[in-house]
Amino acid sequence: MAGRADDRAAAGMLAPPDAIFAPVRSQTAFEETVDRLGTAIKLGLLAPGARLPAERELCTRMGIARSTLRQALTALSQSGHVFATRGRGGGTFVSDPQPPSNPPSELMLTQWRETCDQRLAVELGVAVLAAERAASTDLDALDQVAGTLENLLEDFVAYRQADIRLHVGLAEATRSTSLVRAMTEAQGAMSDLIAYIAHPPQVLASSNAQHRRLLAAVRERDAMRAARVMTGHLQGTEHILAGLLPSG
Amino acid sequence: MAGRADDRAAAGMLAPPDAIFAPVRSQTAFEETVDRLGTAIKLGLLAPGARLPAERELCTRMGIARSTLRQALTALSQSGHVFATRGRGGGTFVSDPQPPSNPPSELMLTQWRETCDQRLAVELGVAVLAAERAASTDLDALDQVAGTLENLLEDFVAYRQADIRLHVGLAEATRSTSLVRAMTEAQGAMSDLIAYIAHPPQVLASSNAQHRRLLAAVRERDAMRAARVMTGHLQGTEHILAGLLPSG
DNA sequence: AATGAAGGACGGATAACCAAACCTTTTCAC
DNA sequence: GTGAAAAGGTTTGGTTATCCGTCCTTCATT
Repeated sequence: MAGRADDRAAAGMLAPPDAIFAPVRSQTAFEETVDRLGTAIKLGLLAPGARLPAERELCTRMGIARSTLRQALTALSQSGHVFATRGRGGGTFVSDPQPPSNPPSELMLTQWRETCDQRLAVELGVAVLAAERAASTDLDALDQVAGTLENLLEDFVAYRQADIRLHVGLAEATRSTSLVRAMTEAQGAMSDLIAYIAHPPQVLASSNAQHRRLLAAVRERDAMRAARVMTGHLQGTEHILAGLLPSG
Repeated sequence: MAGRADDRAAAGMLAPPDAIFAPVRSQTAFEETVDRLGTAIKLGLLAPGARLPAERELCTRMGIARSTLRQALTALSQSGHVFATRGRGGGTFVSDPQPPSNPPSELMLTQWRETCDQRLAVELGVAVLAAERAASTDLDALDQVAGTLENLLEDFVAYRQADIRLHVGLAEATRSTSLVRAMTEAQGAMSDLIAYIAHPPQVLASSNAQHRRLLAAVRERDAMRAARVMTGHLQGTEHILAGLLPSG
């Protein structure tokens, strides 16, 4: 008689994916908040000196209790990412000299490939959808950012921040808030890795050329060309990482 | 004197994305578990009659306490998705006649565009990476699933399940567990929508042709062709939805 | 000097989660 | 048959996250 496995084969089925039973990682509200704000700050999406919304407003916006938000802000304050001033006209501000970023964790180094895969998916989706939907004014702003990038070949920290603005900006042009969030998450996960590899000016120059071609393709609504350029753009980084990190 | 906004403009910066302060939705471990297992069952990744791992093993694998897992299993049992038998040789099994799926929620209907966007990103990433990495044996298995699909033009429920196997199987071929998870999530989010739109056999036939072309492109390691075919494949669904749902 | 807007601090209530032990049912091996 | 083993089912107690509300402190503006 036919066993269960045979039935599956007959129906053209494959074994159930292990991913179903993989660990559930329930981040607490506190952790998620620290992560969200911390990433935004490290990526420069919240610039040094910028003021966060008032606590009483922010906790409603983020759907958490004020005490929980304050735990997160305290953590970010103790790590030197923000500081708070009291009294009227006060608030919580992004610190001006940002604390040095941590070296990539053990876990990052073993799972870097997955991180890149995730990023590839988000960036490809963004490229295609931006080509469908980006408004002309969006692209004007992004062209300006691309222009800024041309002058930053010698300052990698500044370059990287503007680069992030460009990629996140493109995500915003898709008008999909979930893609914006996915993009910031992906960039946040990448940035510890990227910060620790060399980026000589000539690599950045070639990166800039790709940015230009990407924006041109998006402007001409050529989704597939945008996807092709984006793939090449990301593969550059990935090849460098592949040379430096365990093959995982 | 120059204000803060001017400084941002001068640096080629854009306003901070609203997504940073969007609500954090910390799913509890219980909710996430119900979601994970329930989705896998609804998608047919866990076939009717299939046995789940024993509770004591499963809770370790998923990194939760047994009592929490049992809450989830109780919920799934009460909703008719699984049933349990006691004693040695017993266990928790997927019910054979699955309960009817719920109609798409209010929220789904207003945010369906975001759902499609998310899916597009995942599927594009999967298509490109599968073209890079899929093993020949993976593709043989997927070809077989595609073959099964040819015979299911008249039975949409069965068709949809095999379709899901194909897409998830392609994700597995990328060897990226996070993409597999993202794919199952995306398919889960889509399925309530897809179940409620008409799929005449001729639409399914054209879908099959796209599957064949997709697999062929992947086999020839032509990432961009795979991406192009995939985009077209998904746009079919999206256009139908756009005609039926609020423009969101 | 008064007001109002901001951060800061405390205490109790609730629910989620965990850990560990124990009970009950059923099958398999001897 | 009988007992061991493997499964689900139950109970209890403790820890922690989160929420809610209240009050305090600071300080620029009026």
